[in-house]
Amino acid sequence: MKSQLQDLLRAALTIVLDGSAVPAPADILVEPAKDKKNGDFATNLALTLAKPLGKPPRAVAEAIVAALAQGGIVAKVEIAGPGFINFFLAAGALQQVVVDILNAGAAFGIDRSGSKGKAMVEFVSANPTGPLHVGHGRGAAVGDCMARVLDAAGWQVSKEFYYNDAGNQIANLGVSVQARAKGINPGDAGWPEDGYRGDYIADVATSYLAGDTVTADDRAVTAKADAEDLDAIRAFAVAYLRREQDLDLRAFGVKFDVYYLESSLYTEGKVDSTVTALQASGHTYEQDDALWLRTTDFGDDKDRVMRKREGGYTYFVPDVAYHVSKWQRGFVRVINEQGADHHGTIARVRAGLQAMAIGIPKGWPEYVLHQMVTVMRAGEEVKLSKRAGSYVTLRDLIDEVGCDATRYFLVARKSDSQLIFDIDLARAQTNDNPVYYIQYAHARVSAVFRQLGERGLSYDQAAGFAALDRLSEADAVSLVALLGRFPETVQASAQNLEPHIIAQYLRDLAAAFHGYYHAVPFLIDDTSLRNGRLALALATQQVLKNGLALLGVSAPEKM
RNA sequence: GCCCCGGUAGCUCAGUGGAUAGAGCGACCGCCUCCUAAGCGGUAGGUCGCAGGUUCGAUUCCUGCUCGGGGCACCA
Repeated sequence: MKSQLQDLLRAALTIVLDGSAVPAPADILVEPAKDKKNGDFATNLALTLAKPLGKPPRAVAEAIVAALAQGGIVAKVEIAGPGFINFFLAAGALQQVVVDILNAGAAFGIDRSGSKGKAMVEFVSANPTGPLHVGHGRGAAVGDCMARVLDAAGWQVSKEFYYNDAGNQIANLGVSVQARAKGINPGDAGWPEDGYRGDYIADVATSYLAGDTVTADDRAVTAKADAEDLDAIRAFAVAYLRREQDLDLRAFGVKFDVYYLESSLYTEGKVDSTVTALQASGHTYEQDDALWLRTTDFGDDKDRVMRKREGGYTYFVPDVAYHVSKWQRGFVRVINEQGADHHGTIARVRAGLQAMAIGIPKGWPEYVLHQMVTVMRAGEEVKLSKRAGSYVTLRDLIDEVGCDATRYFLVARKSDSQLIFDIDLARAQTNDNPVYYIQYAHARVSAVFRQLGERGLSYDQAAGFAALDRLSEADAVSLVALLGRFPETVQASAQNLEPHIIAQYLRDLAAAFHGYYHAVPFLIDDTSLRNGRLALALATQQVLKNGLALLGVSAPEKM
């Protein structure tokens, strides 16, 4: 609809601008009018062209309108205010979207062609040193929705989880579990400094001593049950905690295509080859017995150490090697979803990749950073979890408010803003709760169709399509207009990496449907009108379903 | 000190270079002999943090300030 109007305007512009030196704008802004008085769509085109043309905006608008092709979907054009051009669509023009929706079904607004190329979303990437907390949950929800939205917008998407299975934190995990296995508890003499204190460490130790076998990421690890073998303890603890995280993610409806191990970067020589390439690039130097990368050549605020004085690489080197791998695997678009506390790493990773000089664009990879989550219950901040100690786990939330509500709440806000997660609101099974509100709209359509059957009536889609121009009530028109915006909403969400606008859209769509439901009865004697209204209801249900799928939230038939 | 994010209704948050800034919650007033009231309608509630600048037009873009959060390791 919008693009049809843009085409009309573009055609008109070739006439208006003929003979002038002013180029036609690349993009013509056409927006749905906020107020019905101003028609269905409006453009500010004349206002933007007034200055370059040196004419008053209203005169430009008049020239454009005079050049517009007559007829078609446009019934009336008006010039308003300082020079807005308002379009009033022909009766029934807007309603045609119902036909498109019901013909396309699950494919409406969704482009699964993958024609835009290979994209990767890396998210969660928690180190296996403990249970996932709310922050990881936000990352999981945002990352997973982003992957779904990109997939729906024509990208070929791979979801990846990167984890550190070596390094200091894992060493610390090993000694913490070992201490527990020897009966040493936090606070006791001999408890490792900075050891992980949560109760889950004791669970790992118990399982290790019992000789359990755990399977994680397609690898099975059997405990040696020997409290002296630190290597065995470490390997078991990593597998154990990875499995725990995986169970949580699965309960959250999140699955990954690839688990990438930091250790593999070393064993496969990727770290060494990256270091060699960086040295060859001429951007490295030795100082104070350490090897440095001159990341300041590429906009970082200070140079970074690659190889420490006492040997061994800093974390940043495998990070660069990892991203080289992503590039070499052919991902034209890579999105890293992380907590905002990691923002400092962005400049140096990009700098490292630029230094490689292997054709990686400057802004690659892209980052989506989410701000902190605060969990509230009964007006108080919730800080403690029995299992993990000092933070609220994702599992706590799923158990308490359910997967659907947790996902929705974590994704419904811009990731840029700090989020207050209100457990009481998320638990509420009332209209207070936007999740149920949207799901209820979907279930309501099913209820109408169940009633239709019980009354011995049937639905005739062809008759419904024929009656679409009779759906002229204000509530029907605003509902139909919203339905038509679903495809562009999906595209905008993917383009800007903003899954929250899908959540926002669905809330609006549900509201429009509930309004229509109350304003107009479906099961009426007028067969033609009944079929028309049912077609609209069915189309709404389809779009709700398509949209909820992008959020990973279920679309129940009955509530 | 430097870097990133935010400051919009009592609360939680959307939104936009334009025509009267929105939603939900909370408050108040209505609506079930009628397709699920997990719903609908209405009222009240705003100096869009402050000050400059750019613009025909700024809550939106720019600069400074201010408040809040996060980050500034030869840790990951």
